[in-house]
Amino acid sequence: MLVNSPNHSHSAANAVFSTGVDSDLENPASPPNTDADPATSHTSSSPKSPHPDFMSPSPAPTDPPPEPDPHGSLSAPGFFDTDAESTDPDDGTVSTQGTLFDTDPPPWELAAQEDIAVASVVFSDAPHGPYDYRIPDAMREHLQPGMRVHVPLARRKRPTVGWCIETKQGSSHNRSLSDVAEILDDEPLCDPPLVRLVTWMSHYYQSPAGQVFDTLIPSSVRTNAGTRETTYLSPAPSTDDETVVAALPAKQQRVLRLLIAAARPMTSSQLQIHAECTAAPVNTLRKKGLLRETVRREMTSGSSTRWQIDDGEKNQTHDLTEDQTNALQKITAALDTGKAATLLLHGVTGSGKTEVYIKAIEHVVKFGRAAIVLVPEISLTPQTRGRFERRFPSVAVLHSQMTPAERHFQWQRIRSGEVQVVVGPRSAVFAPLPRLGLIIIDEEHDGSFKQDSQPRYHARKVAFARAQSLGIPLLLGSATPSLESWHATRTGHAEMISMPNRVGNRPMPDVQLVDLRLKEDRGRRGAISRQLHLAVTEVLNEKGQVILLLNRRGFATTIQCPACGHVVACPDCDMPLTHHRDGSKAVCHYCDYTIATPPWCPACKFDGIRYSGLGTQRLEEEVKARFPGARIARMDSDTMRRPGSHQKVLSAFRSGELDLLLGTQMIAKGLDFPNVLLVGVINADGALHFPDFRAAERTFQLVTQVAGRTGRGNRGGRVIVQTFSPEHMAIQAASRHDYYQFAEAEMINRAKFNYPPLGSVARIIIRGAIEEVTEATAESLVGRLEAAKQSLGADVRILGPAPPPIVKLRGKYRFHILLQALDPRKLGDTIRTATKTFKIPEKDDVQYVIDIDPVDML
DNA sequence: AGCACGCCGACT
DNA sequence: GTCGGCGTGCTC
Repeated sequence: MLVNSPNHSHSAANAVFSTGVDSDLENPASPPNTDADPATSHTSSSPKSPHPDFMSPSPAPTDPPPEPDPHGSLSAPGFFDTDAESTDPDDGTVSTQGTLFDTDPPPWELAAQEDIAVASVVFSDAPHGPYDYRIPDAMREHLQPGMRVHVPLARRKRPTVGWCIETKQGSSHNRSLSDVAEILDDEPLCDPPLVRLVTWMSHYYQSPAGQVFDTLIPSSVRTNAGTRETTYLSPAPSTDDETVVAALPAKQQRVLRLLIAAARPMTSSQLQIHAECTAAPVNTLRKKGLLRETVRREMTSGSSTRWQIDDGEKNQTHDLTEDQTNALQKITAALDTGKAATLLLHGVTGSGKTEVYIKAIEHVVKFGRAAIVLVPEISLTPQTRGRFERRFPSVAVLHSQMTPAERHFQWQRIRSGEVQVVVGPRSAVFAPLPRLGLIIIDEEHDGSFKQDSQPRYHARKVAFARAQSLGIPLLLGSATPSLESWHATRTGHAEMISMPNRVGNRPMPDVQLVDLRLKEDRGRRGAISRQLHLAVTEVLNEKGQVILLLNRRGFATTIQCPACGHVVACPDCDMPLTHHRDGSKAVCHYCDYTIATPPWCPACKFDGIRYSGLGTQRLEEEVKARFPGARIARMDSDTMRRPGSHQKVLSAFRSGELDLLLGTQMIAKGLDFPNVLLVGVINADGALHFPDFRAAERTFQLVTQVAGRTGRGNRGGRVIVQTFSPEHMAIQAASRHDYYQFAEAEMINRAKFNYPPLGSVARIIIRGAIEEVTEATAESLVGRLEAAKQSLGADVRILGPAPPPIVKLRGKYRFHILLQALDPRKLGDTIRTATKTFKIPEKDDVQYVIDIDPVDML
């Protein structure tokens, strides 16, 4: 069991903005970690370079300030040159400076080769490398990190595509290196800071660097989507000689003279049109060598990305509120220092954060720099994008419905430096802006910033890395900041900026809690209490609109007493136990603690304890039955499958064609409808007693965010929250719109078990077709982890294997292992060591994935 | 991922 | 005595 030992509490100050600078300095023996490639898909980058935690934030105020890094290195000061680079026995022993590029030297001289150019190359598919290749002389000037190359690999017949991550002088391999066969890119697809970001991500997320490259660079860019090679013709130098031209047949002469007169390169077809001829004379001229051919790659569909700007809002520059002015002043101050900084803009719903973002970007643009704005996936609405497009002449909006050609086009625009603002979801954090000056993350607490496929990165953390490396500010905005960000402000790693008031000083909506434990309405057995029913009826009569929030669907059925609200929880993890399918057991999804299902409530002895929440399927029917006249729409991931349906329902709601909107979390975010007079939360407990240490945080966010959907017009608004746990601190705090109360209280809970942000968590998911084999594999991996922990002397808590909330997915049985540590690097090292040589026989058909800083425990 | 090497059963 | 099973290991 992990204990919060005093000498670690400091180094653990910040888990998400992972630190560990100090603890690593305390422990110089911490191995440089020459990670090779385990058979599974987990590699890290270079076996030669240790990976100190590049992401170390500026130390806490008590620490000396970091050296500003003019080169934008991701490295924390003092990390390089310690115990790195000493693994190579040839280093420094022989220094033969002879140049032997022309001929292959005899094998016995290879060890002395110090002066050949070498490229370190990684691959998207296994084996992931990195492997070293000799760079032939002819390529020496050209090849740069961030370019793709063709190299021979293993005994493959065809050359393999790889990414060059580093070019360096001679490696002292004891055998001869293969040559780089070909360079595939004219320009690097990643500039050096982005290559460093790849290296860091690969290490931190334990994902092969080649796969990280594939994530950074859209496939449309890699395949040159929407472009075509066009051959341009211009007169060859020999045509300067008039006699040569005069000697040609008439048609050819006319074509050539026309081309000379035009004084610009033309394609064959252009030339044919101008000269009013067929391809024949042109081709003959080409054959005779009288035309110079230049091949250029051009966009074919390119600039068709003009969108009609919706005139819903005028280009009104509102006067800033006092809150906004203060916030902006702090942000511009940070921008003006020219240093990295993290700012947390905590602004209540409706406080006008977007206007602050825009003003901050204007400041950045004034100095010829550009900004990235990350927004949650679903909130990239035409309204959002319109706001930016109206205020800046050159905006690139990245969204999921873009065609590959468009995506490629936008990427090129961004890289060319013409774009001032990039607005997009998670992946926009990689936008290749050459002069990036600011990164903004709106709704920074949102779960969609975490990618749930490899590499399982969190855009907030990656943004932090990028900002640190470039020495630019990172601005996080939210009405309900993640505890990670909030904690960062408490430990001096981020600056808190508050906007406690709504624009126009509108009051926050009144939140009323309805205690479902009272046997009230028991006879009806409905999901909607009398209070909520009355409120809906009233609002509908007033021609107001209603939003009803359903809780997430029940993957896990927790055990809650309907009489007293008590939830049966694990003594070791504080997680609600989950009622097992076969009905007899209650299980902890973190550590596999199991008890027999209690027949009555352990707290109040009530014997009607039940195992599931309210049926959500029937809710729509119930609502329809209760409010027959109302025009109702339902929004959840089931009804919103088709792209655009989301938008359709929302605009119908906006225009007043709908009275009542029923939905899951997706309706909680970002909607701004002035006529919404009532928001009802059907059952807050579904989120609250979810087996996840972030359940309380999610509930607070959900209730606060959904409450913010009302009271936006002049008619005020109210919120009704139904719950079996009305006294729970998350619900209490949300009902009072008191973020600070929530954060302080929740930190105490997290501290009990060193959950983030006080410590780090990683999760390993093991899935396989046969339950027993899968579990056995998980067990043996735990054994490896325990051994690694021992050998590293790492203070890591290893839990499981346990069944995750989703036990079976796509026909595969699942188990997961949870790891916790105060020092994120100890966690990473333990997993790396354990998995390095961990191989699963192919016949077992078991795979595993590593999830660093998981946000979902499903 | 492929593709080789390597050590044990049914065949010309 | 060989041909071939796929278990194990390597790819710069």
